[in-house]
Amino acid sequence: MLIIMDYNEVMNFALKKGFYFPSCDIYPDKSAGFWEYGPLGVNFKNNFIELWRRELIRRDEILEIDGSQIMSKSVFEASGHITNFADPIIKCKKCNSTFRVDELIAAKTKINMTENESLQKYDELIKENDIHCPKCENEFLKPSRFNMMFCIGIGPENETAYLRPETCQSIFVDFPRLFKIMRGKLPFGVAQIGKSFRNEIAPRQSILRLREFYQAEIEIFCNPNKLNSLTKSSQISNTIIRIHVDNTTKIMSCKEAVNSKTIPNMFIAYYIGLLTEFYAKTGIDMAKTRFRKLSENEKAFYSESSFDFEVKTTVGWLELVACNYRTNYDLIRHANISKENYSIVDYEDKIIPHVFEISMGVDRSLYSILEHSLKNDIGNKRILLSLKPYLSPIYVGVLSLLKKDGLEEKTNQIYSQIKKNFVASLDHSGTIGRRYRRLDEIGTPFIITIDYQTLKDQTVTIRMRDDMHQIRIKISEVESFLTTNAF
RNA sequence: GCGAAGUUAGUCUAGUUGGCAUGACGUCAGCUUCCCAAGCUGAAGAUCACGUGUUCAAAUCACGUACUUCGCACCA
Repeated sequence: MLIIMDYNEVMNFALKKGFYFPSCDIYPDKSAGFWEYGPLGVNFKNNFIELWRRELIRRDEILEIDGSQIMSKSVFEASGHITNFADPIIKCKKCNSTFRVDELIAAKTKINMTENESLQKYDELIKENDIHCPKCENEFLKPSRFNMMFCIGIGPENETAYLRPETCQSIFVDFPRLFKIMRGKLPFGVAQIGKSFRNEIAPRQSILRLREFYQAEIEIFCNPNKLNSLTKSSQISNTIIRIHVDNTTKIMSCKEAVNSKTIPNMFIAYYIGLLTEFYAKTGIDMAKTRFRKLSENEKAFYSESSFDFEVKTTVGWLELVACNYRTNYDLIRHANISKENYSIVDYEDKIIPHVFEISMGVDRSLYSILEHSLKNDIGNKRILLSLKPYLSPIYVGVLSLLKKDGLEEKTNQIYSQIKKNFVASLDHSGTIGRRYRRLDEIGTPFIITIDYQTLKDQTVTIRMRDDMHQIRIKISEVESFLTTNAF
């Protein structure tokens, strides 16, 4: 009987095994929202990224770049982050409580406020309407803006620059160059995986809400006039997707989703189909997932159509991927501010391409996979992490049945044969059952055991993690077994 | 940032009229064991989150700081 485990148990598991843990932990001035991946976590993350490359990047012939994490102020003037990525806030003089000014005014006066008014305007409205701190009824300080970007100073003059709050901006900035040198044709996909930084007011829940986090973003540049004539869309037209609209989750094929206008066009449906196939391969329970169509007021201001890929976990629905049809907002902004030419010719059309974005939160994805894979296997008295073999941090265990009569030496020999091609773990200590359990807990799918028969006929047993069954194969066949069973 | 609760070895935990810390699991070594967390022996591991104060004496009392968890706003 397999029992699922909740957030706290997954968290304890991750800490205990060193998948991830708080950064700067031994110092009292450490800040929340910074976490590190330990040895197992790094392997797991790398395997996840490799799957992303395999199933999205290479499959869809997308180009990958690796941009700067520090970007100049102009980039974020163009992108709108300097004005839009900042919340207008106001602080109470006495109790120091912080509120969103626009929301406070809207609540007290019924005036419909936006977050983009001038600070002066907010200040006037606070004074005119005699608004006081809702908590202690005292006066407010002047309104200010809290920008969620980390601002840094470059060089001796401390020139203002920012840690990127999303990885996609370098893709937009680089687009004209990339399109030319890579002999681009629309649709043209560029991807990037790396760190992004946001100065969250209150980071919470370990790697689910970080100030420094991994994003894997794909930006597809396309011709807006050809959104229903994507030739490769036949690859996914029958893929079953789960779309959440008007508070219900509808299960249908990509083709049906477009025909019923649930998804606006085949172009978006194609990528939602690809993403569905990708996440199915991560081992996430797809019955607990949905693409939620965002309503008008939930969408980012630049997005014409947005779907969030969400996964149900023990802490509720988690947003793993934001899919946004960003139109040509970003490219036009960068074109206008930089004076760079962003228009391209797509057959007879001279256009500034539109952008469809698949913005994936890597850390959250890793957590969701862990939570959906970690089970308490009561009957077998073990913790079982049933990761897909290609995601497992340790791919194969190499164990001696006993440590005597030459078994240890034989085991070491087999281990050194395979350790360069596979992430392997060698262990002689304690009883065999304990060693099996330890590897089950970190998701190792295969375990080679060297026993007395090995010495006689050059065979070993391979134990399968999930059902604990063993097969016996020749030592000479071990490598091909491990290779063919990866996927 | 605000409010509430919490912080004792890698993990969980005992300690509640103030007297330098209990147990378990895990880890390591050895013995045993021809396949699934057994057993035996031994070892390492805690200036009780950090700082200041009260006291002859602080894990224990007071104050402050940090972090964690839960609620509010923001969000991949």
